[in-house]
Amino acid sequence: MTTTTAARKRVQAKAEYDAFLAQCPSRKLLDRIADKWVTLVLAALRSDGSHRFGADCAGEPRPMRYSELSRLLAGVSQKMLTQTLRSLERDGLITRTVVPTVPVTVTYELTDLGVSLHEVVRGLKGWAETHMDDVLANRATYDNQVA
Amino acid sequence: MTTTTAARKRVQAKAEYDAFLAQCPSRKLLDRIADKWVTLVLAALRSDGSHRFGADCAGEPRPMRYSELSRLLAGVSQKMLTQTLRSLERDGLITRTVVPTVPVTVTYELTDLGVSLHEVVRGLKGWAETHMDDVLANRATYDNQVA
DNA sequence: CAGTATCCAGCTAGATACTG
DNA sequence: CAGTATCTAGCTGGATACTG
Repeated sequence: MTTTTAARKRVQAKAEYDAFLAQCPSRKLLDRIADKWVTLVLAALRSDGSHRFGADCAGEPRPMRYSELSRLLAGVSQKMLTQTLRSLERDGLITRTVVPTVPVTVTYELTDLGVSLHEVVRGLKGWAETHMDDVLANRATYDNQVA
Repeated sequence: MTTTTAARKRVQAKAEYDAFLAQCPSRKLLDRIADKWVTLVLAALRSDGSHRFGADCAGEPRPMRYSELSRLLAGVSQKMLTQTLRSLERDGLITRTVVPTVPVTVTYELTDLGVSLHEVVRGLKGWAETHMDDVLANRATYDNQVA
């Protein structure tokens, strides 16, 4: 029964790793994926690139070029973008495809694993945008009470 | 119609803030919440404190003492824990309650806003634990191809 | 117990310059 | 176009010591 096996495997994985433990590798992985640039890159690769609002979380993962990403993630440095992309590629979350045109064309695209992570991190970007006003209000209140 | 108003307000908030933009405050907020310690603190305050596997994401938010959090988030320094708790308190995600016993007792508890963020970040911790093996395998493959 | 205060090593991330 | 390489300011976070 594949279903039972898959379910058991998932439970075992859950039991094997625990990010509450300092030495657990999943703690480090959590640190990697809980990152602003990771979140934005994944969101970008799922957007339609038009940068219309609500354009993220579109149906299909869309391949994007380095320069497109660079433009969409406003203000990101080349270093951070490259670093983030390499890290995501190494972890198997995105693929990097080089087309030998002149000049060379490089596209990045989400893998299935990358899509699965995007499902969870897209909530982060959305939450920040949706609750920005609440948080701002709470900060004002807090800072007033302190001062 | 409160429903329409609330819905419109949410749409406006979405349109108002966009984390893709460098100057947007939601970019900074995203940076704050996309954090390892934030994720673990929120997960802890939703766990039953027993640190049984799968104990996070329990039904009720549970108040926890500083020392309990310190023990559960293995390896966290006092500085980081305090810093994270203050930041979460300021943003209105948790409450801090001081009971004047001797010595003093301090408990932290999720607010409704905190619970709503936990809903999204608990996926991060779970994803890291569930897909750790996949990522490890992908890294091995990648490092082999490079070397 | 639940912090605060201070110091400092080291990493991060931006800026800048250069390249196949 | 899609990077790499280098330098550095400054921030992060750990260690340590002290307190109501």
